[in-house]
Amino acid sequence: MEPPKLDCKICPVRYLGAFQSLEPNLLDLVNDSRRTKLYRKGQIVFYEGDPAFGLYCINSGKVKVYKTTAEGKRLILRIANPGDQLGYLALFSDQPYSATGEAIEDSIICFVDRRCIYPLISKNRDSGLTIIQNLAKELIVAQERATDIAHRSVRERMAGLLLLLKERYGQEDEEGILLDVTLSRGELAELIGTANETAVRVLSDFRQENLIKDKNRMILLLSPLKLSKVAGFLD
Amino acid sequence: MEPPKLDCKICPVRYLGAFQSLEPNLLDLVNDSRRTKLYRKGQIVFYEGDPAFGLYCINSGKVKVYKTTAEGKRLILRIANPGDQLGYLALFSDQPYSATGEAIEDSIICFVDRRCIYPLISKNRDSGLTIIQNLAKELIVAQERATDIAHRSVRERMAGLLLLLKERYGQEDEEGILLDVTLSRGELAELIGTANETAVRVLSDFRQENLIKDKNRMILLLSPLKLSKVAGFLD
DNA sequence: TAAAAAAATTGATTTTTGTCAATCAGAGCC
DNA sequence: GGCTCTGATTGACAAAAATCAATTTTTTTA
Repeated sequence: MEPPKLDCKICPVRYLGAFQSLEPNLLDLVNDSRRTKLYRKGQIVFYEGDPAFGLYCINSGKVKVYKTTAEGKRLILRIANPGDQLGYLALFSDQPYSATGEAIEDSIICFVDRRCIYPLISKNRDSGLTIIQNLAKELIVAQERATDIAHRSVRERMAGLLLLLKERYGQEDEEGILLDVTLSRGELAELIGTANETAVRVLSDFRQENLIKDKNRMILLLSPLKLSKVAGFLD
Repeated sequence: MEPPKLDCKICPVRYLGAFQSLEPNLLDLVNDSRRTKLYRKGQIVFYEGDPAFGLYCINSGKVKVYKTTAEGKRLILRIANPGDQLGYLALFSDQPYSATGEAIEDSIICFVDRRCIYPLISKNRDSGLTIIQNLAKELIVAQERATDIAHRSVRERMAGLLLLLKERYGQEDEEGILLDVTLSRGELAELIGTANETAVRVLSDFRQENLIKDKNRMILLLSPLKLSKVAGFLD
């Protein structure tokens, strides 16, 4: 299938990401060297270890970014949404991709060559400071996450994950709050760094305790408050 | 005890850190607003959750930076050495300190007010790019660490830690490579995110397998190669 | 629609790690 | 030198999580 024709200048997701404050002429530069591609669910956008030639920008769909151990176990580092960029750590650090990007839905993704990105960073004082601020925040989150994985139980982490997903994907529903993402049990497991079966068991527990409920292929939170307690956020 | 008089311009550790490329007049600015203090081993430099008023720069000594969970368990995020800065994530992200800094040796540490730091970042294009690159690298390391903690055994992580310490503190010795740092067992445990006793047990195993040996209060690596295998770096 | 494939679930078991308690060893102090 | 205190060590046990296997459910494909 042919990917649709896109134009950065009128791209609705642009205002969500790093390109929002670009001057028109710089934006043209990005737009001209851009390649758009449709990735089917399950397709790999970039592989951990591969050299990085540019930046990806998600127009529609979702991409999971994960690291893989020697034994094939994964930790999902983030779920990237429309407007999000992918691969910037590799560009900034001048190293190969440190993780793999894989579409978890059919996704339309633009690729921008690195040679086109560098000028944007250095020409724009604001963007430099914004990038620093964003990286610092990401780093704080990553360190928090390492601490959680080291010292909190799977049960706590799963409760925390559901509440985190609520922030981004939560939608009011007559019975509670619906998480409007379809993630497999395996993906939920990989988001908290545990085994598939362990994640399933914890979710079964939550279901039995009336904390959650399945709805379509999604999870409905019946009591975010109780989940907060399980996660150890309250007391 | 009175801290010694220091001067950034002739500070030997300056060339190790972020201030190395500052123009003289900017350096004067830093120097003038600087406060130097001696921290005894065990003293806290800054607390997780406290508002951040500036940047710390280590002149001598060592500081461990760690996060603490609700139950009091810790994960040491890094060991900062002379020339290293502390507290920059809080400044960059404009948030309170996300971790605690504690001297693990008697340390002389300078404090520079935040108002004095901001101009340095924005006035200096190079420093901005360098900061971005360093943050990106730190982030990659942090994500790798989370993955390790999630999916590798304590034994593997401890072997990996010893090899990591070797990079920074390793010294040739007739019997092998001496790690020239004194870290308690508890600190080694907190560096890999496990319990004190578990760390002790793994180290006892390593000792029995002739992989390491105690020397003074330090660890001597008898066979880094075998340790690499244990860590899963080779096969 | 039926068959095949993939994902989810559950049970049984093993492995790993954490916790609690007791003892031991070394460093600093009087 | 003996004493005290902290940190290290070890043992016994409990808890958490991973693994392996089997079954069920759901989704995709032919």
